[in-house]
Amino acid sequence: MARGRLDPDRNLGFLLHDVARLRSAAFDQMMRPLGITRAQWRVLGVLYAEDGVTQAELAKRIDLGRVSLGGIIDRLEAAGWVARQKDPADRRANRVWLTDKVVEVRRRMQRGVNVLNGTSLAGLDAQRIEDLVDALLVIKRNLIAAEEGRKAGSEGRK
Amino acid sequence: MARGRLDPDRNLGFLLHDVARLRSAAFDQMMRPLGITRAQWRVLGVLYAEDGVTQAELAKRIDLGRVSLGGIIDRLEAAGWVARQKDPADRRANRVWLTDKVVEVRRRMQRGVNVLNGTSLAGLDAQRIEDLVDALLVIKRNLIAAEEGRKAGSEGRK
DNA sequence: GTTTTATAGTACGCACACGTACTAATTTGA
DNA sequence: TCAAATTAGTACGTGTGCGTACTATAAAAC
Repeated sequence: MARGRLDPDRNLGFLLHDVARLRSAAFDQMMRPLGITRAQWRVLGVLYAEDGVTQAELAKRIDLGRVSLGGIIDRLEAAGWVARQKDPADRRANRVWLTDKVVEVRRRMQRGVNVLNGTSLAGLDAQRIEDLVDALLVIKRNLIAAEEGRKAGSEGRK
Repeated sequence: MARGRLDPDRNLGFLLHDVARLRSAAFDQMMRPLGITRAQWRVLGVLYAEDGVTQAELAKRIDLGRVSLGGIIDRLEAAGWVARQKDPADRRANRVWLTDKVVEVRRRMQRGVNVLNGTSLAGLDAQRIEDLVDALLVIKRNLIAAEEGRKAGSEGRK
């Protein structure tokens, strides 16, 4: 039982990163014909639900830094998937809109994602997947709480 | 039930990457006083078990590309944690050795990792963690199998 | 014994994510 | 009202990981 900690193959931290990295590579390779990456797909996913959102709002929804998000938008814009538009009411803000081009390929992208999910989740039934999601959500919330604790701490110290 | 797919917060792909990213950031921040990163820690972990290994062997154990690994070794070497040594029997190969400096701080590093794990796994009992690890292992193996399928496919086509 | 193939490692460029530091604009508050 | 604090976004440097292309060496095939 103590073996769980010692066996590097069962080390949760390593495992988490391996799975994320392998999945990312598989995604990017599958989507290469479309020229879209995992991170870009994630941003598009939020915009499908609602576009015309500011970058700050987008960053908050994805729980990503403003700088990282800005870079992704740069590339999405360069590829013609989205467009930035200055908000006239708040001249600091950019609002991000989907282009027509992206609507056309949405279905093709989603199909690729479904194939990837099917491949990677082979051998896991629906209940185990739900349990996995639940456990990851707990960890995610713990980490976000810890992150905010660190932020508050460093601000208090300044 | 179909909601699992639609609710972006429960999307397994996104979740996996969020957790990996957040954990990585937390790790790097916690280890900043020691100046070691998550990826570097992973390499050191393998070397603690056995050093004097070639880079290719190391890459295989971590399931990482040779190029990525080479970069990590560059930084570990620059910081004085490891040293490269040419293998006299195979002059293509580098063997990687831990330095004395790294032995001293191993305990301190491990303590930081334990704190991080405690924080991020709060609220999950041992059984749920085991189940999580099992599920992730299944996914990892699926992804590695798919990756090898792609490699074999592209080689066959050349 | 030489040619072919495979392997070890590096060089280079790209995408992504971080932190810090900055500018510009808005909001707060004294 | 006007200075201080906050917010939106960018610039820059670093670390990580990928793919492709290259050199040097070793192993296999003929």
